Order: sequence, then structure tokens, then C-alpha cells
Amino acid sequence: MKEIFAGGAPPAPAALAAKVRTLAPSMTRSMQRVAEAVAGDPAGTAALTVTGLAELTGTSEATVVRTARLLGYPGYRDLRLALAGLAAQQQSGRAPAVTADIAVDDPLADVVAKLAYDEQQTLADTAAGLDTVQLGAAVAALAAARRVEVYGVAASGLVAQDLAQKLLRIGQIAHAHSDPHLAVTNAVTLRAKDVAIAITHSGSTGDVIEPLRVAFEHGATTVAITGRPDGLVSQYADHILTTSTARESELRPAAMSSRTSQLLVVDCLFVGVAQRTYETAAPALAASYEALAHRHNPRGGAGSR
Amino acid sequence: MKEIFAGGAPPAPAALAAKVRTLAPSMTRSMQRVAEAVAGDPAGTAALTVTGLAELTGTSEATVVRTARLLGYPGYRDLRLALAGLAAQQQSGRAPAVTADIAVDDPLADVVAKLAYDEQQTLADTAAGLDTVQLGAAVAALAAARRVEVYGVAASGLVAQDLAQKLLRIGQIAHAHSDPHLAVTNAVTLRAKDVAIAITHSGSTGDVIEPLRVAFEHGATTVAITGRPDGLVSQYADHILTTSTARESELRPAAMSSRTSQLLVVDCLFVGVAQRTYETAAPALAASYEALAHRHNPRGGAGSR
DNA sequence: GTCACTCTTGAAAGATATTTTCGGTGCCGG
DNA sequence: CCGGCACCGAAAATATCTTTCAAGAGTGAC
Repeated sequence: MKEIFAGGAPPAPAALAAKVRTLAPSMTRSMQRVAEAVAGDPAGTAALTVTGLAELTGTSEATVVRTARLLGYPGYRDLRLALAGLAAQQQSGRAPAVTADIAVDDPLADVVAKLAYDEQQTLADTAAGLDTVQLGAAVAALAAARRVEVYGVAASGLVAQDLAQKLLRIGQIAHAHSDPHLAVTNAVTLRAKDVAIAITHSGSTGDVIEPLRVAFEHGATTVAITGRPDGLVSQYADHILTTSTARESELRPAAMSSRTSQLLVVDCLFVGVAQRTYETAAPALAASYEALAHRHNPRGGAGSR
Repeated sequence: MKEIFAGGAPPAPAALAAKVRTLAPSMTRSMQRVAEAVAGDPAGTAALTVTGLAELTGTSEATVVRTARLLGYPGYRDLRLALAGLAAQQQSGRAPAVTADIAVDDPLADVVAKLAYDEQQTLADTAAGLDTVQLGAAVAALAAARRVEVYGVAASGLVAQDLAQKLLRIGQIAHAHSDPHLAVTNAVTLRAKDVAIAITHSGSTGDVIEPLRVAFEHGATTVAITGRPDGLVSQYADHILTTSTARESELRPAAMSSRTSQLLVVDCLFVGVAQRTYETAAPALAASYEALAHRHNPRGGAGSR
């Protein structure tokens, strides 16, 4: 046998190109061709079988295997695996361009990446900026509430509904209102120990502020979820939960990231309340799950096929 | 800042963990064991041959190959290459970061951090697993649609509304339906060139499948947004957009992460359509913004104070 | 409870891919 | 011109992967 030397050094990940250069002089012509192909296009080479690579380089399988050995791998199979790893690394290496804004001519793959990245960023910002003291106070109020009313319009209206749905599932009496008139009508009936929550990104949506003001003046505990803690809505809020504001653009309306941010806050509220009222929340969650199970058609779903 | 970190949307090989989670429910027991081993230790399994992995998981070679196929690879060889790539990526990009589940006695700060992290993870998984070809097809159908109807109930109903709201803002005729009866009634009126979209995490929500089926049979283009691409809903869908499935727990209902995932898909659809119909979408967006401006009380809101 | 049926599974045969063997070829120096 | 030597590739040998097939497990109907 030829003696592989190299002190039995295990497969070299990224150092492969360097190794090729180092060992090139000690290689025969055919092996150099193989090594060159490998170093030049790891990704492409990783897709080939021994035979394929042999043909590509105009050599034979035996030579390919010999080259792999010389590079320090037990055989071609292992070289190929290392190559796949290298290719993946190179791939992930060049992909930081997602910070750019979304353009009209961006391919869909870029759109997906950028949106995902932006929303991840929004989540991180929101989590970092959320005041846990205020959150704790809001959770305490909710956990002790006799009744919860949530106000929000448009995109924030959906978040309001989401919160109400969640609270309902853990046995709280909660409703969401998108109709400003009905919301005010509803707010009038609130008393102490009731909780009113207003959700508005701008902090200045009159249709949402108004019911919160009424609730506030009737003695209910009020919470504002807003991206502008200095907005008008805060005047009538006992507890203020701040959502983050991400940059927006023509193709990325503000509603998109504010919604993500609001939903995280809502989730935090929900989990917080569920923790506090665990005794009743857990069975309620289980019960609602049970009750809905039959609505999901088992065929083609559960375990089959 | 708190450093929740994120790491943008990972490329193709990284979709593997997400894919395993998505497809796990539709796997047989033996295949699940294999998938688990693969997802749990990519580096370790990449070093094994079919036989080795079969022995490790206590199954047979055939099962290993079947699992590889289910995960979308032509055979075990290719899965192994992907695994090597994934391992290399994990190696270079640090942070496996296995966050613990949310406990009843977690302090609020932990709850916030865990929820934010989980949702970030969900976003990354969704982006990685989203089929841009299917997405492109769905976008094309929407852009050319005469009318768009979106079906969803409960949590998915809110996502449906979100999509409808967005499409409305760029001048499309879109509506969301949560009432199963009305939804079917509505679906009957659809024709070719109309688009129907069903949103269901389980893929087996009868109340949502039914209207989609009707729309499908009436010649409309149908799209399913689901976490279970093998579910019943897919039978009536021309295009299937897969959302990711995160692990859930008692205090973290599935609805939470599925909603995050669904919303990302919806956003991608929206931006895609906006790009395609930029000529009409841009002015429509601007106009709707203008029309709502006066609803935001200037005092204490916009820039003052 | 039993039967009929489908789905799941692994053993083994079959097909590919990789590694090894072995002999041919060309290049030098004598 | 000839023998020695290193290099190389065809083909055999081996390892690995894929497919087939029949038995076992589970399930629903009656």
C-alpha cells in the first residue's frame, strides 16, 4: 500500500481547497484533474458518483478513488460526504442579502426569505421591548377579571378576536368588538373588576380609543396594546403594552409587522393568564379540544397513509 | 438588546427538521423511529450506511429507504448527502438551542422569551419548507382571479380574514367565510377563473374542506394552506401550501404556532400578488391608506407630544 | 368474537456504486 | 533496442443501496 501519511488526519471540512493545493505537486496528472474538479465545484462534484466524476475528468474510477485517498479520506464515499458538507456551508455563507427591502421584481424565494426574516426581527424586537412589569399587571387584572372586552378594528381587530378566542378557551368570558358603536355600547356596561383591552398600532385610532375611554371612566381596568405608547390611547390605559414598529415599505404595509408584534403580546398575555388560572384553564383547554375533535374528519388525516 | 437571535431563513437542507415534524404524523411507527434518529443527530446518521441506520433504529433497510423517500429524496444516498450538509451547517452556525417547554411556574420574562423564540423557529421552518413553485402557481392564480373566497374556521378563520383584508386593499375582490353553511352556499357560485382558498392546520376540518370541494367541482382554482399536505383537504386543492408544525404543549396550543406559520404564508401570497399586479395594487394601497388617515386622531398621535 | 381486509414490515433477491486487482502502456536510462 | 518503473484504466470483487414479496399486525365489519 502507498501509505497515506498525514498522520491519519480525519476528513478536513473547509480546508479541502488548501489541501488540494498542498498536495497537487505530489499528484500525477490524472489525479490533478480530479482534484481540480473537486476543488473547483464541490457542490457539483458532490452530486456525482465515482463513475460520473471519472468520466467528467476523463479518468477512471480507480484514479478517483486514489485521489480521494490522497486527500485523506478512506474512500470516495467519504470524500463525497465532505464535499456535500462543504457545499452546504458555502451555500449558507452567502445569503446575508435579506436585509434589503422587498422589490417589485424580487423572485418569490427572496420574498419568502425577506418576509420571514423581517418577522423574526419583529418578534425579537417585541420580546426585547416588552415591559414584563406592565405585562404582569395586565395578566393579574385579566386573571381576576369577571369579564373581558377587547377592542380593535381592521388588522388589529383580528388580533382582538384572536385574544378573545384564546381567553374563551380557558374559561374566561371574553369578547372582541370591531364595530365602534357596539363597542361603546358595550363599554358602558363595564364595571370594576372588568377588563377592557384596546389594540391599536397607531395609538390614535379613535374608533378604539373611544370605547376604552368609556370603560376607563366606568371604572374598568384598561389595557392598551399599542406601538405608540405616547399616543392618545395611553391616557385611558391603566397598563400599556408596547409593540414594536418595523420599517415598512410600499409592498410591506405596516399592518404586517405590527400584527406579528401584537400577536406575540397577545400570546404572552394568554399564557400568563393560563398559568395564573391553571386549575381551571387546563381542564377547559382539554375540554374544548375534545369537543372539537369530531369536527376533524379522521379519513386521510390521523395515521393512515 | 436581549439577544433572542434568530439566524435568517435557513436554506434547503435546513428544511429537514421541519419536514420531519410535518410528515411525522403520516409516518408509520418504524419510519418515525428512523426520522427521529435522523432529525435528532444529522451528523451521526450521516456517517452510517443504510444497514447501520437500520440496525440503530431497530428496523430494516427497506424502512430506512422508505423514510428517505417520504422526506423527499430519491433514495437513502441522497438523504445522507443532505444530512452531511446539514451537519456541516450546524457545525459552522452554532446554537442548537433546545428551549425547554413552558412550565406553569415560569416567570413572565421566560414566557416572553420562549414564545418569541418558538415563533421565530416556526417562521424559519415555514420559510424553509415552503414550496415556491406551488406558491408561484397560487400567486399566479390569485393575480388572475376574478374573485377570491377564503375559508377558515376558528383560529384559521382569523387568518382567512387577514388574507381577505389584504387582498381587498390591493383592489381584489376577496371575502373570508367562517360560517360553514354560508361558505358552501358561496362556493356553489364559483366558476373558472375564481379562486377558493381553504385554511386548515389539521387538513381535515370538514367545515372547511366541504366548501373547497364544492368550489373545486365547480371549476374554480383551489388552494389549500395546511400543515398536513397528506390530509383530506389536499384532494380538492390544485395548489398546496404547507405550513410548519411545531411541537405543542399544554400551555402552548397548536393553534399558536400554526397561526404564525399560516400568516407568513398569507403574507407571502399577498406580496406575491401585489408584485404581479403592481400597476393596480400600488395606487389601491395608497388610496386605502389615505382614506383611513382621518380615522386616526392627530392629537397625541402622529408626531406631536 | 371472528373473518376479511388493508397496512406495515423485514428478509432476501436484485441493481448500483465503490473498491480492489491486475495487466497494459509509455517513459527513461542503459 | 531492452528492461525497469510509475501510471493508468478495464474489469472483477465487494460493499452498499433498492426493490420485491410474503408474512405479520392491526382494524373494521358483521
